[in-house]
Amino acid sequence: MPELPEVETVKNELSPHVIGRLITGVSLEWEGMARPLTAAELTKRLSGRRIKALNRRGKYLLFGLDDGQTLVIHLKMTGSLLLGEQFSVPPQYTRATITLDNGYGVYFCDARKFGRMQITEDIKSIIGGLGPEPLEAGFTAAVLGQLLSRRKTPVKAALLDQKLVAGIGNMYADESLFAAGIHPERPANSLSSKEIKHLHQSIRNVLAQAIEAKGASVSTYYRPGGEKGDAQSAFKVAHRRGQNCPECGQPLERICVRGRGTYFCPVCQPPL
DNA sequence: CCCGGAACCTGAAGGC
DNA sequence: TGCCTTCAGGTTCCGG
Repeated sequence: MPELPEVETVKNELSPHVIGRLITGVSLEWEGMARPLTAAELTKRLSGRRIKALNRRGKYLLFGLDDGQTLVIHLKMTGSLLLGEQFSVPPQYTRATITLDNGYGVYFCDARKFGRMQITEDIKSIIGGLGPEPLEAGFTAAVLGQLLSRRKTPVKAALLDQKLVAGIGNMYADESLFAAGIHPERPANSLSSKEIKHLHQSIRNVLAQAIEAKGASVSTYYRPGGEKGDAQSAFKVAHRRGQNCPECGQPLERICVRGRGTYFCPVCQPPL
């Protein structure tokens, strides 16, 4: 599942191959990829443009183009961007292909068809509502505390809300809460200032370590070169169904929070 | 504003 | 072996 560390890795590893390159062709193998635009409209607006910059905001990839437009890509659950020789056979589940003037193609592969490509002149209309970047200096424990204090929803549901903090998904929410010793169903506004500080530090540590490991390949996530990431090998609770807590040995539990599978240790993360 | 549930999608995994 | 059901989750939309 691409979350902040995975999208950051894609950005880092794609950048040297796409920045400064001319888009020589665009094809959509699945029409819905461009929604709400049509494939024809998206293709027309992308063709002949030069890529000036590649940035990440939350889980969005932002390709800055030479005419002021931005190509926005969201990988959602099962999407990946693979870099390959332009005339090779497209990888399985290729839904869109962008060809470049250096002989490479960027293949947007996505089994589930949740991923989207959009083009806009008004980037704020897409990312304007996102909360702070958790690894930037502005994301302090005080800011996190302020954001959580207004919510009584389970703290895990709050962490998954992109308007609160941008980039955290199901895996890293579970890992951060475990590292901080906080039960995922604790009301967000019930955390003590000590717990908020611990959670703040845990979020930053968990995300930074996952970026070091080039993201987590738990299902269909691949890096642009086709390699897997290794962040999942450091997971202590996420996706570890039926296993024991690596800290205390207690069997991990799985519950549903806001419709999301949630793993935690009932001993290390006691309920209120 | 806040909250929770459904919808979008289809491959993978498990049951019989 | 194969059919059928269930599960997975990022985001948006909708109703309360």
